[in-house]
Amino acid sequence: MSAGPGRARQPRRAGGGRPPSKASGRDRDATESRILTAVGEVLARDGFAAIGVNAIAREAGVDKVLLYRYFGGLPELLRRWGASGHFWPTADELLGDDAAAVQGLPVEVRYALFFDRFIDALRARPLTVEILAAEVVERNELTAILEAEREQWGEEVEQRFAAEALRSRPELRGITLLLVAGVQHLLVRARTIRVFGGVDVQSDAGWAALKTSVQAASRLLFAPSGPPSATPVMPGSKRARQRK
Amino acid sequence: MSAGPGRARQPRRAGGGRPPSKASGRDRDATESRILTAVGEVLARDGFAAIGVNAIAREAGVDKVLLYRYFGGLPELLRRWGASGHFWPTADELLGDDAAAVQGLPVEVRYALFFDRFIDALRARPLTVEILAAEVVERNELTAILEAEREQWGEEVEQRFAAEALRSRPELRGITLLLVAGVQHLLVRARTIRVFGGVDVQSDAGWAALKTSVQAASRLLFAPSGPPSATPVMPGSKRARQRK
DNA sequence: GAGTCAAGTCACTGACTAGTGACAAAGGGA
DNA sequence: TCCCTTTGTCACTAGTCAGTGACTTGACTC
Repeated sequence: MSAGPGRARQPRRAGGGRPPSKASGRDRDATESRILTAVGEVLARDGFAAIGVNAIAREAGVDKVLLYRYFGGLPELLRRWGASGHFWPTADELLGDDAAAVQGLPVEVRYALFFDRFIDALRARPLTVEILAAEVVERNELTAILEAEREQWGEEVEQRFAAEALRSRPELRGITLLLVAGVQHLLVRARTIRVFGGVDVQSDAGWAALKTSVQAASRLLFAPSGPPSATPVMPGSKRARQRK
Repeated sequence: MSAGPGRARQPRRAGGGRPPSKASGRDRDATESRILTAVGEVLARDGFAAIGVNAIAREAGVDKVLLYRYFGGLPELLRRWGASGHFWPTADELLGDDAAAVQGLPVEVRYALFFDRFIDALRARPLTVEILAAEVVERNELTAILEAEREQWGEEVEQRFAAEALRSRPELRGITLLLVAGVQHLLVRARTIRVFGGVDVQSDAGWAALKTSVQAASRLLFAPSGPPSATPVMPGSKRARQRK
């Protein structure tokens, strides 16, 4: 399906002279963006299983043949859609406005803070959660893209939040991974169930309890075994680029 | 779909007089069990998305009309199938033969031991993992049954493994939940991806690393804040059993 | 042997899917 | 004005799905 019909992108209204204008139909750019928008809407409303050429075309109010003409097919369309949105919170977003202050926090506080903001960020992105769920059942161009993006994201976040935390306690890498995976799992499950292990994963209160637990654990995990005070952490190490 | 055709179960070869015998086809019991078996086979081979009347009937080498006659339809068939197998490791299985010895272990050892055996038990049940994955995308009679079963299982296991662990550190309930969810997530993801956060989730080595990390964390979480020594490792006898 | 009922087979409907070929209309360039 | 490209519409093929009606065949009972 490499050089399918309609894939070769036409000159597209040369230059920037004419305004796209025209609401009288007959506007490729507008149609394309309607199609791209429809992808997200179908996905959010009906889930990944419902994603198909017909459903998207119907949602966009467009003939499906245009979908083939402009995108060559569903895979390419999904790829374009996936590349257009930011589905993962950036490290900067997680750090917040006070990035410098965060860097100066004690390890155990910063570690817990990461999970705190990670949870909030994902809870605010239902579409991302939907995609996480979709990745569970099938692997396609879209999910492959997002997986790569996420692995990269993981490395960056680890650098910014937990670099020396994991350097001081490398044996806790696995736990961190399990916790991140656990958050994702609970988010995904929360789409269909309310209670997981006795915790209401659909309510703010349930998640607040989980966050509190993470804070407590973080304190225990990173507390110095010696004197229970003074947790000297040296921010801004250079070994940032080390992992891959 | 309550009283569909074929649902009313016929007298079924009254009493126990005649042996079912007959390999010449024409044996309802045999056909039913072939259909039930086929459910698991299709599920294991092609995943939940492929589960359908046609696929199951094809796999069983049976006309699909029998599926309607004997089970009334797909939902009821899945329900019957789900009720027929044990998809979750029992608490006894996790405790192993030496249940009494496990009960006598220090909290932090027993806590890690639970995850150790939990991981092994689920890794040995690909069908269960497949169902876990299916639950992510859809909720039906089958998944509802298994969810209820699992919640109950969770309570029992908590009693047997971590009752006083969580009593001594109730704030760690959330962490435990997240870890359990994390294990499930990684298992489910391992069906399609190889690496999650830098760990090879398809290899024994990757899981061994995760287990080690859980052990280390368990020691930190449950260690008495006083003397940092006296951290007994798992008894040697257990070690043999633990890796598959 | 006749009657009866269940087991199993066949053929079909209707709805949905992905994908394609042919056509009508808008609009710009010559 | 004519032509040609592009946008959009329509109708169709081919395949899969769930579900059903009507049939044949086997086996047991009377």
